[in-house]
Amino acid sequence: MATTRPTHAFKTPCEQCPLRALPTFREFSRDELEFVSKFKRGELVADAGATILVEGAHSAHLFTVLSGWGFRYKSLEDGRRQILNYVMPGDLIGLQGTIMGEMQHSVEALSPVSLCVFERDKLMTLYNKHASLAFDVTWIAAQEERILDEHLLSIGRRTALERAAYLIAFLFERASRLKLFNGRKYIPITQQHVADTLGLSIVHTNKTLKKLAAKGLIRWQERACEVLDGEGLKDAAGWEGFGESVRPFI
Amino acid sequence: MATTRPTHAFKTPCEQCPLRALPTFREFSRDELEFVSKFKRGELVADAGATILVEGAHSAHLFTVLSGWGFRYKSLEDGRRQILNYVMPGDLIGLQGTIMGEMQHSVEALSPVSLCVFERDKLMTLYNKHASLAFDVTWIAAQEERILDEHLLSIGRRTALERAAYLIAFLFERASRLKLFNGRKYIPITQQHVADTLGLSIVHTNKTLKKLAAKGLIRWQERACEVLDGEGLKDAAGWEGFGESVRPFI
DNA sequence: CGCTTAGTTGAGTTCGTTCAACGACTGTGG
DNA sequence: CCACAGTCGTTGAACGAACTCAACTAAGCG
Repeated sequence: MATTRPTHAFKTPCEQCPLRALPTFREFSRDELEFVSKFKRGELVADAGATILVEGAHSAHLFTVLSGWGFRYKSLEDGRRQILNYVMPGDLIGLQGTIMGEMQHSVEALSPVSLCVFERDKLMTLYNKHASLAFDVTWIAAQEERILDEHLLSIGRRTALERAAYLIAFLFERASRLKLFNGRKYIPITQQHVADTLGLSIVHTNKTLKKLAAKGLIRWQERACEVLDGEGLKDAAGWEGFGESVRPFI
Repeated sequence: MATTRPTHAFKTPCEQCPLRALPTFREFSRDELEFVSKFKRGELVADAGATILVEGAHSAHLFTVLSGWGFRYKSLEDGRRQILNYVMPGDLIGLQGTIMGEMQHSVEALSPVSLCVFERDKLMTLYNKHASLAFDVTWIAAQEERILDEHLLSIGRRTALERAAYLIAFLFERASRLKLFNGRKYIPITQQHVADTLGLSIVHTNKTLKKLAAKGLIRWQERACEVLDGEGLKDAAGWEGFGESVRPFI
């Protein structure tokens, strides 16, 4: 059974956080690092398939993803599901619940996920004591907004083939920046996930992905999507990619 | 010609801001009010149809809508346009440009719009001196994210009829809270706007709206959508509406 | 008075859906 | 160890939703 559970066993010290080493993330001052370190309550591990946060919950926690892949989604009463975005290391989750009281979406793990846990109540002291970090939280929220804008454009106005290419190019670019690929470039999603992200049926998603495969852009293997030509996907989607920019994280 | 222009003639003092009187907005402390008042640079007026912000611009300003209706959108190279969300009084616009350097979407006025103008550079002092206001900015960003989530669910998974009903119910609910309707409940959009929001063609949008009209939920008149039955629209969309919640604004 | 914009309607086509059946693979219990 | 169920991916056929093309009305404006 897929579950989430706390790991008291091992707690990565923020000073040695593996994410900080990546060039995508901005440098922290000693002061900031110290605060974040105290802000952190513990760690949590979720199996692939486990639900990390549930729509409607009043979560007392705020998380940062340390490792693994997941996704955010919403559903209609009759079960139709829409994936809103994917979460990867460095992403903040549960902010909506923290700021507005109730989660309006759910979060599920795609692979084993480990998370840093922060105390919701202490967020206000972050705002009071560390304006620079408060600014970072806003930056992250604005960035998420930007991604949702792009997804909305994609679902609303791109064709099925363009949409599929955009989605995979998008995931590939994000994951590449985070150096998530060791050898082969596998994105750990099923075609059902792709369908629920693009707003298409599984059958048509399958046929669309086959077209991308026929063009030599991707290959579907071992329940994952292997990216063969990231640039080709961006071309097929008519997508520029995100600019450079160093991003903050908590 | 539709233009935007500064009005030095008349500057509404923040203390007498007509929006603060509305119950939707949270109360401000004397301190906060004083700061916002100094933060404000002036006012700007845009005609209906004028472009307020343009994709790709490095805007030096941040705005709050004082009155009027507008919308945010993105386009693909070949001209396909997607409306992302609508802006109404109390909404902050240009935050993306302020925080991340470059606007990734454009904003256009639907009706005459008046805006409060803030200096981009002073945003950091807001974070330094007024944590409560900084928190509000994040709140606003998180709220926008929430709305985009709902739109994504709508475009991705609702049928054309449900989507149309959702959109109008959504606009109606927001406008009602802001007491934007005096007599008749007119939403100042064309069917082209509806089409570009829902990701449909104009022809099909027209046929879909006719169905809503046949059900007695709306009426299309004088280049605007008159809402006849807001609750009926929510039912038709399978949409709950947003909860209560008092919102902040700058 | 013509020109433009917004809305309407019909006909034919394309894109995406549902239904259905099947193969490959995984995990589980007998 | 095998039988069986469950998930994932694949494919064909028939249907339906949404699109394009096209023609036309009504209103607003110079």
